[in-house]
Amino acid sequence: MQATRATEDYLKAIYALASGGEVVTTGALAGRLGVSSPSVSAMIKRLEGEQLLDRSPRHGLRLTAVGERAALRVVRRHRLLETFLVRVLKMPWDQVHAEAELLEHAMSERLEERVDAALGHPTHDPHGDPIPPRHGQHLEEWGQPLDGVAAGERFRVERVSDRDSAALRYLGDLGLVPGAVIEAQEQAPFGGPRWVSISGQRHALSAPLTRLVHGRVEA
Amino acid sequence: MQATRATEDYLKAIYALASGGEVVTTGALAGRLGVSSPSVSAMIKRLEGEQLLDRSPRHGLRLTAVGERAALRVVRRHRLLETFLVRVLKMPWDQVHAEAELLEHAMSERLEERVDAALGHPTHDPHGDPIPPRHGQHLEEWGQPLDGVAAGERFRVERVSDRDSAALRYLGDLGLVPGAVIEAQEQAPFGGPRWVSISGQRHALSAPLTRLVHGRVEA
DNA sequence: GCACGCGGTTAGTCTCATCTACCATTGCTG
DNA sequence: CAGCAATGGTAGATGAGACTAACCGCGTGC
Repeated sequence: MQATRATEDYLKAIYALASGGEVVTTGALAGRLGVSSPSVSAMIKRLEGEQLLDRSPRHGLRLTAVGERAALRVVRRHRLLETFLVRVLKMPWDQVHAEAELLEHAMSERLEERVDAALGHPTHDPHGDPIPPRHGQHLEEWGQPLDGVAAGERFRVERVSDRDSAALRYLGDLGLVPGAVIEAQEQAPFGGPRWVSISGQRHALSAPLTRLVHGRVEA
Repeated sequence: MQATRATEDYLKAIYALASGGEVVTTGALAGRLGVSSPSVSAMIKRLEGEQLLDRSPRHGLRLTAVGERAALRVVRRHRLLETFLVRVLKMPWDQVHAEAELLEHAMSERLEERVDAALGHPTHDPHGDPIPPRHGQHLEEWGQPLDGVAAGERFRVERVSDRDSAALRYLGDLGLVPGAVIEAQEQAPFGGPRWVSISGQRHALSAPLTRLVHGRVEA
């Protein structure tokens, strides 16, 4: 395979959609990647030809074992880079996603190893996303979304989606970061805000925001 | 201008040839970039159209002021990256050139700033190449090549060309690194080796090797 | 039961960056 | 001064990756 930037982006997007439990369709990919659906059609054909992807009648598109390995390689680099940019270069956590999107395609295996070693082989990136190991199994565990948690529960934040930089910055300022333990409070009716308490401070979160935060209810 | 990877590589190569004192010709560019001369012809036309390059009857190709700024931006990133990879990630100095070639095209301005700051605004990369400042004048000073130094002179190494990784590794092992002060010794006749003394050890260097080392004769 | 809408594909084109094959200048050389 | 090598440019093709416009196929609403 020619691991070009475009193919890497497609594989990563397919992996992300599939691991999010969504059915991977042409349209969903086009939306996520910001390209037209004919472009996606053409690329799908190429990836199928290279045995990275196959199409099952009712489940839509699925990565082959080889395709998934290729996708995980990119995901690994992306998350290592995010971790590195935050920990070593002190970049704000809402900026590193965009940087990593660029750098992940220009990272040699050697550099990947160096970065991994310099960070002490981290298992999670700054947003709580698990970093796939170089060899072996990887599990993309999302936990429970905050918007479904009952009022009164203590909730431990594990992952915060990094796709919306502005939201991420806001959540970071509130202290809604992986590891934080918050208290879920009442849900205002008719699409109103969700109230939460973060280290004693009450905050109101819109529905889209709460859907970015995943974790688990504490005992 | 669309600063694509290819245009950046061409601008960098043109700058490198010109600052090395060579006349920049289609063929020289083709050789350096490893592409055919028609490809160079086509790219030259594009760069001329974008006012990055012009052609003077007897001096060959020359960068315009805008073109030179663009080239220096890439050179700056390249050398910052090399410095970073050596100082922070402890990569061997003979490997960082190849890595930086890839990464320099994927580096945002923000990241460039961070890296520059993290390194304390370095002025030279690990091979002794001066790092162009973000604003202001830049001088590409090469000093004197080692192969022209008279026997008996003390010679301070300032730059070692990073284009040949294997040679670089060898020179590094010998201690021929920027800052080293060596003693030039006799030149064996008929293309034989050049003898030098590095911290008391005598070594024989082939002519191609000596041409990679630049510096100045000490008082 | 038929039209309509929607998702996906086919067809055709564009740009970028490369190639091979061929042609034109120029200038050195016998 | 004729001729040939070098050097560069033109023409045409290719492959990646994208686009728009037009064309299915199929399920749903009326």
